[in-house]
This record gives sequence, C-alpha cells and structure tokens, in this order.
Amino acid sequence: MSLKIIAEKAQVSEATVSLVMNNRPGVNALTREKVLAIAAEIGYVPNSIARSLAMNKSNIIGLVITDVENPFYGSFTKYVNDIAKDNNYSLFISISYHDENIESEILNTLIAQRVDGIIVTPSHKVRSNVDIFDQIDRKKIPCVLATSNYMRESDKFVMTDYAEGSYRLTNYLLSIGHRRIVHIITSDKDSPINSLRTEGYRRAFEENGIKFDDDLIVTCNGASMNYAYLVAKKLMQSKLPDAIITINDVMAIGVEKAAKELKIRIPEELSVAGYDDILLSTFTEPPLTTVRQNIEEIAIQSMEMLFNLIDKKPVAQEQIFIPPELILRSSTMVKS
Amino acid sequence: MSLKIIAEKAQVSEATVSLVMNNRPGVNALTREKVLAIAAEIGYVPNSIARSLAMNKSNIIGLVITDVENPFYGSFTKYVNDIAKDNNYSLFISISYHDENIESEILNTLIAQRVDGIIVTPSHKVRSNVDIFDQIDRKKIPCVLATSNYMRESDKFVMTDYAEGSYRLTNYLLSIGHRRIVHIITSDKDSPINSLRTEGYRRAFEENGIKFDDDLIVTCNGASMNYAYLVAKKLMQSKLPDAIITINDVMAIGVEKAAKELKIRIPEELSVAGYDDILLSTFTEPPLTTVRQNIEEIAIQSMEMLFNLIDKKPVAQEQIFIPPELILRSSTMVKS
DNA sequence: TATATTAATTAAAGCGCTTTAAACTTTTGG
DNA sequence: CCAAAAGTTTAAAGCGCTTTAATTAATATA
Repeated sequence: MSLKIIAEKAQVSEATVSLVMNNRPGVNALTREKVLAIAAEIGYVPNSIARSLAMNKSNIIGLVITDVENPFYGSFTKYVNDIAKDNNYSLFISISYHDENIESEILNTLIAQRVDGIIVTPSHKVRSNVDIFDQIDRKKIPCVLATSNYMRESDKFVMTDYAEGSYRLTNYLLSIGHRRIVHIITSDKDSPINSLRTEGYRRAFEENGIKFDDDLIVTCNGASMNYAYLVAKKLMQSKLPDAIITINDVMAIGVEKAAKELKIRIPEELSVAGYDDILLSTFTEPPLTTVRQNIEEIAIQSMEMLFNLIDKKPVAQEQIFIPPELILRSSTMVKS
Repeated sequence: MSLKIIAEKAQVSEATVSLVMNNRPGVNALTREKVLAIAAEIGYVPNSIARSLAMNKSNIIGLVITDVENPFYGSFTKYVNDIAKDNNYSLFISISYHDENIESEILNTLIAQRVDGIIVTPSHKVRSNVDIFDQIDRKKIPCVLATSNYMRESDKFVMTDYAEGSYRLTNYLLSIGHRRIVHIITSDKDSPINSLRTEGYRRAFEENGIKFDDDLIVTCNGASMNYAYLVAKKLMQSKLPDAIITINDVMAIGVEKAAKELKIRIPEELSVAGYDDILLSTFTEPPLTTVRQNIEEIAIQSMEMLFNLIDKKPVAQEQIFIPPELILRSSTMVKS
C-alpha cells in the first residue's frame, strides 16, 4: 500500500517510484513501465495525506456555505466545485447554518486541515466576534468571502452590488405606480447584506422625490421560505401593501404562498419580487420578477482571487461588486 | 507552528506537548498549563494532516452527492453533516452530477485522501463499470450507498422502499378513478431507482385487476425540473393522461409548469404527484401530493451503518429499506 | 532508610511521501 | 580512448504528529 512496497518489488528506490507516480521526467522508460505495472497490479493509490505533509500543500480548498437548502447556494457550490476541479483542487465543503459559532468551528477545522485556501459565504449576521478571521489573516491563509456579506473593511470579497440591485428594482416598482413597497430583510439591519439593500431602496425613493415610511422595512428571523411566509402572512392580514420585495427568491416564494392562502391575487392585488433568480423562480405561479445575481461570475471571480492569493500573485482588486440585472416576470404589474 | 516550537519554549518534549494538546492524562497540571499558555500565545492549531498520517485515521467521511441543486439532496447533506459533526468527524463533500466518470474520480480522490468512510448517493445510471466499487471493497473501505440506488447484490445501502411508495401512490390514484396514469422515470429503466418504481406501479395495476399500457411509462433524460417540463409538455400536447407521476418532486414541479403553460388545470383536468416531499412541495401551486421519503431516517441509518463498519462492529443488516409515506395534497383529486 | 509504587517525562521510531545532493551509468565528441 | 556532458538512480533528511517503551522523579510502604 505504499511506495516502499512498490520500490521493493521493482527493485528500485522509493525516490524513483515517487518520480514515476508523479509522472516526472528523469526516469528511464523501462523502469517507469515496470513501476507502473506493479502499481497497477497491487492497486496502489497514493496517500494524499503523506503527500500533503511532505509538500506542505494540501491541494484542498475549503468552502463554507450557510445554507444547503437554498438552491442559490446549491448553484454557487456547483460552480465553485467545477472551477476547483478544473484547477486540480479538491473541495472540502462545510455548512454553517448562518451560525457564527459553527462558522468559527468550521474555519478552525479548515485551518487544522491545512487547506490551501478558503471560500466562505458568510453568515448574514453582523458579527461581534471576528477573532477567527483575524487569525486567518495572521496566519496568512488565503480567504475570500463570496456571495453575501462581509465583516471588516479589510475583507477580501466578491459579491453582487446589492445596493444597485435594490435600487433598480425599487425604482421600477415606483415607476409603475407602487408606493407602499414593503421590503423584507433579515434581522441584522446593519449587516451589509441588509444595509446595502435598504440603501438602494431608499435611494430610489429619494431620487423619485417620494417619501417613504420606515415601517415599510420589515425584518424576518431568517432568510428562508418559511420565515418569510409567516412574516408576510401577518403583515398582509393587517394591511395590504402595494408590493413586497424580499432579499432572496425563496423568501419571495414564501410570500407568494402567504398571498395565495389569503386569496390575494398576484400581481393584480399585490406585486411580489425576489432577489437571486434561482431556476425555481421561473417555475412558481406566477413566475417571479427578481434581481439576478450573476452567481457564476461571483464564483469565477472569487476563485480567481483565491488562486491568486494562493499563488502569491498580485490581486488587482480585493473587493469586487458584480453588477446585478433586473428580471421582469409576471409577479409584478402596474399598480391599478 | 508545530509541536516542536512549543516544546522548545516550554522546555519539555514533543511527546508531552502532544499529550497536552490531546487532553490526555499523565501530565502534571503545571506542565499542562504552561504548554497550554504557550500554545494559546502563539496561536497554535494542530496539524490534522500530520495527525492523520501518524494515526492512520483521518476522521473524515467522504460524502458523494449527485445533485446539489435538488433540495432533496440538500436536506440529506444537512442531516449527514450534523450526524458527522456530532460524532467528531468532518465531511468531505463532492458532487458527481449523475456522471459515472466523475463519480469514479471522486471516489479515487477519497481513497487517496484516506477518508475513514464513504457515503455515496449513487448516480441514477446502471453502471457497466463497477471497478471502483470493487476496489473499495478490496481495500475494505467502509462505504454505504444512500438514498437512491445500488449496483451490485453485495452493496450495503439504505434507501426508501421505492416499490412500496410507488405502489401506494398508484393504488391511491387508481382508487379515485384514474386509469391513464403516466409514470415519468429516467432513462435507465433497469436501474433499481427506476425498476423498483415501476415494479410497485405495475403491482398496483395488477392487484386492482386493471391492465395498463406500457406506453404509460415514459423516460426522461434527467431527473430535473427542466427535463420533466419538456417531456411533460410534449406528452400533454399529444394526449392528456388522467394523471402524471414522477420519480421526484422537482420533476413534478416541472410537470405543473408545463400544465400551466398549456392551460391545463391541476387537479381538475390532470392530477400530478411527485416523490420525496421536499419542503418546496408545500409551496407550489397547487401543493403537491407526493410520497415522503424519510430522509432523516435514511441519513441516520446510513451513518450508523457506516460508523459500525468503521469501528468494525457487527452490522445487523446491510441492506435497509425505509418505509415511505403517502402525502395527499391538492395536486390530485377524484377523476371526474 | 531502603524499597516498592505510582506519576511524569522523554528518546526514538514510524506514518508515507517529497526532495536535495550526491553517486553512478551511459552517451557524446574530440 | 578519455573527459565532459547528459541521463539515471538513490541515500538520507524532513514534513508534524503519535506512541511505545524506557527513564527519571516523586510518593508511599514497610
């Protein structure tokens, strides 16, 4: 099961076997063949662990995702996975459930595991505790935040220009006559994931010279279908707004469900819009107007940044905003 | 960054530091404190790679999933992740996209990575090539197939009793008057994932003394929303059946979309049912009648089996079928 | 006080690989 | 035919940890 065994059988040194197994030059063709034959015969699979230790390089990238059940992260994972594979890296995926403590634990494990770099989709929370990220900095472990949030001015990240997306969507809704546009965000108002949205949202109102009510910004305990469903239902029972927008598509689906249960017609009585543009959004009834996040681009750019950090190449830009795109479907219509 | 450094600073041997870091007895309280203090001071994080090499145990479980974009696998991943964590294992997740070659590659990487055990949700395809699984057997690497399919009589697996689920669903539909019940499966008819379904489906017809048409079993290129949408649309345009059932929920959502586009009312004109009972199925319009797979139980049992294999404890049963449950919602109704 | 126990510490080998530098072989060219 | 160059091969150290067995120190027993 080890180089040594092959070396003995082939009557060569371990060094030679190592060269052969790594397909490196400097070994005679016949020797190479003999070694290869023996390796195949005994079903030898090199021990990556030993290799990593010797080379001080694991060829593994750690990916921390918050929520496997949201297809948005599913897509992101898929893209990252593909890019990693294309570059000969394996992925070590872990799930944080938007929980800071779990996130910390995971990052610790990744450090212990000596991954070559880390991509993290940060929890939606504003964190009091940034110790672990400081540690990552001190240890100079390549790390980029992707898709959704950041914590410190010094963070390296790639995410959608949320403010711009919210701005465009809000602007559009205002332009077709809506005024009471409820914006459902998550509870950490000051977290960039939320504050950037409300910034764009507010800007749209201001630029249109329309004053808006702070009560229109509603918080939700979590970014899931179910939480949004509950919040929306309660909200619509008291007073029906013109439109409801959410910070992601699955939440908007929750809103659609709440409306259906209350026999509120979308979009005739209520316009609804999401954010992300997951595949599912074209399958809902009605299909969702949404802000498309260019998830593939986010994956590409964050991986590129990560690889540059790993290879110690210069990184042109450490904080990248990817432009969003407004996608109009039939869950929104002109205010009657 | 290593034991050696701490050992030097603390004026003790590496062995002692190792004992302290692993919180093992046999070291003086004062010594322990001194070591711990120094470790904390320099921000020492043990090197799991070196540890794995020395102990010949990685404390990592490899999880191979076919499709991150289907929330069913998202849930499964979540459960497996939690159980692994509770048992002090890390998860190494990889994605196979239902592709045999990728699956092989991944398994090879996992072997190279010397994971302690493997959970694989096998590709839907019947494979001609089972080499890699034979290799896993020969190397005596603990491995259990979960959720969906198996390849060889000797496989260890935990999956839903698909035949039973299809039987119950079909039986129910027959009992409320449907006759032309189309069953959309994937292209590998002989793969257990499909053959078990059609077995239950056929049995329901037989037991009800109703003969059925082989044409009612329709194949689809993949188990996704989109493929099912395409197939269903084509199918309904030629002749509308009484009901359509699919092998998972996302496919049923695709069918619902196709029906809506053709202005076919569900369930009045067409009954639709899925399989899985993902959360989303209560959010579709109409909510889906489906066969619930007890995904948590599958995760629990497969992990239990895996841990037993890893710990070389006896495994009571190597092939486990988990009973499904019929969930009635409003996408099906009595045939008018 | 000498001896037997028990506690604390550590030297050294080993896990399976890579890599450097040196040694040995073969080929080339004058 | 010999020296230089090029091609092969390998001994040995090292990656950072665990573990065994032996050593040393501290404590208890008679």
